[in-house]
Amino acid sequence: MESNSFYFDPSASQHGNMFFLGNLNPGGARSMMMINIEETSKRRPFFSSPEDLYDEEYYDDQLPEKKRRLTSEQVHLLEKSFETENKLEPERKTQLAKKLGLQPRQVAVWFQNRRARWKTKQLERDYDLLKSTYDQLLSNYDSIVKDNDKLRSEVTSLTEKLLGNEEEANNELTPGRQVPELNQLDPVYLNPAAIKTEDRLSSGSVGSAVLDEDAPQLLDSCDSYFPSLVPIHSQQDNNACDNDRACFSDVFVPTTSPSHHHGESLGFWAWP
DNA sequence: TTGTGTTTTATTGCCTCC
DNA sequence: GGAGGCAATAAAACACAA
Repeated sequence: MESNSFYFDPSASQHGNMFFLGNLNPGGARSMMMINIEETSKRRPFFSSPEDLYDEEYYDDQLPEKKRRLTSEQVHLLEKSFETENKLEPERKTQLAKKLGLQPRQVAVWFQNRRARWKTKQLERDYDLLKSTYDQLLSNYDSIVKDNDKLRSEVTSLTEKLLGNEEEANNELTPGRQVPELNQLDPVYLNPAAIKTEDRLSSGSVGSAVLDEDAPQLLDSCDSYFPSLVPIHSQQDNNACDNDRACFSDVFVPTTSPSHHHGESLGFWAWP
């Protein structure tokens, strides 16, 4: 905290023409003084020159001023300074204050508030990013569900066709020759979905994995529908499809890959 | 002009670090 | 224990619709 910064408490301190002024001491303790309002009725122009503003005597002589906005030039310089470094070392604070004609305390406060504003904006940006990622994920999920339905109905109709053909073929066979019942020999004809995942995998027929409606092993090729969230924009090498680790590889990549971590990823507070 | 919502400046209290 | 950071908050300044 800066010392010697006057504050004005209008709520509790006005007595006729007298104002109570608080003086913030380094330790935070306040000493009070009274100023005759008529003696100190000189008003500083809204925007003073930096030289005037930095003049200690000027401050000492003045009424406690109302809150005053910084000039656009002052703000511009502060913004530029903030861009280079968002924290303020004492030396830079003093230099800036001198340059801007402000109290060092004002510069410090400005940086403090500016950091708070930046943080709020960053939160908003993170929220937007998270939301758009979620929306994309949702739309991918929807399209996968549609594909799944489509493939399922294709399989059903093809199975029906196959069964019909087999029956036809049976009827055309030499009378007396025994033809095994297909649906007794191979469950795939009766219910293709009934094949266990391990069977499919061992026989190499992974393509029918979508058939097993109730089987959680449907997702065996993925660790999870919701791998740890790292937005795709930070991904350098989008080969997640190839290694079968991300169902929604065009949205997320697994956080297990350290090379995907960037400062702007969700949950990180990276200063500009 | 006035009421109201937003932004900016400043204060306070608490916390951490050295 | 002092310095500095942050969150919460107050209050002045500002913007703007009615």
